[in-house]
Amino acid sequence: MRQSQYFIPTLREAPADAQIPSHQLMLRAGLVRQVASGVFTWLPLGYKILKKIIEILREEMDAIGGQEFLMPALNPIEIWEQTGRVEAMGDVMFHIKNRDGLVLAPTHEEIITYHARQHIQSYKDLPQIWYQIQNKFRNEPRPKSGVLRGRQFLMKDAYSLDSSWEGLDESYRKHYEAYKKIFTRCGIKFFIVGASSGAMGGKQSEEFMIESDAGEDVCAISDSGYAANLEVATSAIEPVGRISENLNLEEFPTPNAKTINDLIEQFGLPEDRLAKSVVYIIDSKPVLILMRGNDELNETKLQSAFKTNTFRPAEPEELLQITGANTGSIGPVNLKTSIKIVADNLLKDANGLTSGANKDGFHLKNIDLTRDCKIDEYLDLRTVREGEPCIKNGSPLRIVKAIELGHIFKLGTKYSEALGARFLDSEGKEHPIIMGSYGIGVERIMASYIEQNYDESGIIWNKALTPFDLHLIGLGLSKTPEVKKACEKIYSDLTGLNLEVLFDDRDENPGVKFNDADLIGIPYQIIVGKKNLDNGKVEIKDRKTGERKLIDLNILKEAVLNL
RNA sequence: CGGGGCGUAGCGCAGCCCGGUUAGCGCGUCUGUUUUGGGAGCAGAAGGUCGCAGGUUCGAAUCCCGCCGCCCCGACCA
Repeated sequence: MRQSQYFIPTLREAPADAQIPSHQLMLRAGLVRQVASGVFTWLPLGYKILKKIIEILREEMDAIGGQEFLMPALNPIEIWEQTGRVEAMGDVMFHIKNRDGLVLAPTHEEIITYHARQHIQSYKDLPQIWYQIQNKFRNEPRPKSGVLRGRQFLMKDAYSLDSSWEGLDESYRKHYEAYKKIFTRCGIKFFIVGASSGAMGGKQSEEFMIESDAGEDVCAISDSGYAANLEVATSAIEPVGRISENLNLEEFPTPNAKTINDLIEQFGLPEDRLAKSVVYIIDSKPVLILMRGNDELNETKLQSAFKTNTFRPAEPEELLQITGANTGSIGPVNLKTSIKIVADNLLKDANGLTSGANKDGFHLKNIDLTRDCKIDEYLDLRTVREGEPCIKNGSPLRIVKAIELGHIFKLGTKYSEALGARFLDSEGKEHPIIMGSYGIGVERIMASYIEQNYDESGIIWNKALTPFDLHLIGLGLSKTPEVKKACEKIYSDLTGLNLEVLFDDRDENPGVKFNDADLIGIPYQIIVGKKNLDNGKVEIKDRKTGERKLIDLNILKEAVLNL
């Protein structure tokens, strides 16, 4: 490809709207242009890279027996109503204004299940792995970070159909392995975390992440290999336990202490003998939740423990009514009304605790949870903190931001039951198909790769994703016919070896060419200039290391093949 | 949706507070010329409904009102 004819609008400066490195570089290198918030055009060079990623996805999906579909973005709303997801998706789903009954699909469980219902009848038809690489539409409230969160984006979504739970385990495992291969082949440093399956339903889910400040998820990871989304992460931190001296309950005035920190500072109390009480209204019923000291309640954990997503913190008036006190003086003992009390596991059967007295301006000390109140249940409710020992081998946890590249789910029968996708087993009995769903954000792979592989000059592609194998750079072409002639020969020789070569044949200054080449980031640059050519040599520059080698023209082919 | 910021030439910005020539600057673009191993020099040129719509005023990029768009933080994120 001759660069003088190829549309690569590079930019000297990063547009002010782009904040993160990958977004800036994708704009500067001429890979994408933004059309609206969260909506992008892929320019030829960017699309070429995207197609390389898509090919890797195809190969690995095909390798586990996947069959590629192409499903429509326009979906009948009816089918979404049957699974209850019109409501569940809410504003995230785009609705068509001038054609009743159509929506833009944010994902494709419904359509997959629709086809399964049509044509899967027997256990003999199973298992199946169906996938596609297709544009998704989601009305994100706040698109951000370039292609990392868009309103229209490419997703590789796959769905497994099985006749048994063991079959689902196997399909899930195949995807897990395929995903590892995909990200490894793309050259991405990733980790896998256990995740919350949330409102998606199902019993198991894992996310494929890369560590990045540009990410929106937060994970706890340690050197032991432990990694979990903060929503579900746990640690091996010691429970508070019991102290031997079990004194009587004692009320004491704390007029200026509203927070746990106030108590620590004003009364010199140890944090792990303090119990913070919060009241939530869960499924319309008040529940007092006891946490150790400053531990943060994890709402995702609360959601799974109570198996509901209708909960909220109690309002101030409700607090007073329920407990008899305002924020800062609430505790498990002497509650005004009798309500359910749950406590975090760390507080299991603890004594010697201090908590609110349910009387404004007073706290109680020497609380014994086994003696002074009734804890209905101990649950894992806390959010782990930086530095806590990991449950695998005790090494300290790090809390990092992460970009979610892929997510795999064991769905179960939620969609097959809702849509009536059933099969007959070997005894002629009818069952709902057991499903899994597996997604990868295709553009996120590119942005994540760039986040991990750039320097001050630009992007650094690897062999798997690079848009061209080689960047041939001719210097002073219009003034030095011998350089031009040599470049033309090299171009045709290398192209003849089935290599993809981007030939910078533009009449530009060397500096412009070098800077563009470094910005675009093709792994190897072949630089042809008069001085070296007079000695029968050309230069090969390694983009990543910056290393330059002078190569005899007559062994250039071999040298290139050995790169 | 809450908070903050921004919208002036293809890109990056100044001007706005304190209204008043022909709205500037750098980069890029075009023409000519010189240059050709790290964004080169000289000379010339083109390019703007100052986001949109109302209002105040003799006069609005500038002041007021409404709307739209974009970015960031938060909420949200099957």
